[in-house]
Amino acid sequence: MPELPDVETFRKYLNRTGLNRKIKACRVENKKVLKGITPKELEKKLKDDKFTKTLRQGKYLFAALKKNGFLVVHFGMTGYLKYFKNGNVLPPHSRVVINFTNGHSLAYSNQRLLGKIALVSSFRDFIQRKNLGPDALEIDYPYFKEGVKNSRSTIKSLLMNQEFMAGVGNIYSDEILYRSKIYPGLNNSKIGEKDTKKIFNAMRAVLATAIERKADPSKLPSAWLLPHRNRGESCPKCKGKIKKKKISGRSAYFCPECQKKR
DNA sequence: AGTACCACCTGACGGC
DNA sequence: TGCCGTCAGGTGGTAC
Repeated sequence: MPELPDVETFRKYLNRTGLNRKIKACRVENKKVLKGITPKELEKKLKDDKFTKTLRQGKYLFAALKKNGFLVVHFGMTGYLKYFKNGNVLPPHSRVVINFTNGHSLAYSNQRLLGKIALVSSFRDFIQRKNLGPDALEIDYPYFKEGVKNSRSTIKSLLMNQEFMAGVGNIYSDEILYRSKIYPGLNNSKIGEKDTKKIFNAMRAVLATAIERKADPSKLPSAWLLPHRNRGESCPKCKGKIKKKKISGRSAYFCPECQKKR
């Protein structure tokens, strides 16, 4: 479920498992996840190098290499990292596997192959090329307020707009709006100062809490929408039925009682 | 500018 | 049981 909190959790996981260890070998199991590099090239570049630090912006993870720039990792809808002991069976849907000299390996798993792995010399250039906005946890309130003011889309669409700010996706945008008691299809031109502030605060709180709980759905507060984000389930607050509706092309879940259209 | 629709992929699920 | 349509947390392109 790779949105900002998930990717931040992967970043910390990579820090614990893969940093400052010599890479013995790399093997590409499915080249569809590679962007702008061939399996041979990637395998050659990673061999004998090591990761020195990690960075994240939005849903992109960057792992700095000592010699060869940055490994860029994007998780799509089904990607994750798994550290395992050599000799064990590969994690399911392993697409790229990195062996360290300590007898362990790190797998990039991705069932649906929608994620991407690349190698770039500058992560700033990469971000610029992608037109990626500042990270959702890095922006300040004036920036957010200005964005709402200048936008004529729905609030859900703005929250998920990676050029405006990076990191919030379909699930967490729903959570942020549920906690703000705002209807996801509300047009930004109808959102006043008070609600703008409420949404901004909810965004920070939701992302911070989710990171704290390692983005594990079973550990998220039961008062949140996320554990009940299914058709037919009840709102934890008013016990009304959660509704599903397509908004700006994505399935939005919300409580019609708590999030009135106004 | 914003939205709708399609594409990229695999796999789970419900209806018949 | 088996087949089929639909849906899923990602991005990116095209057409209105």
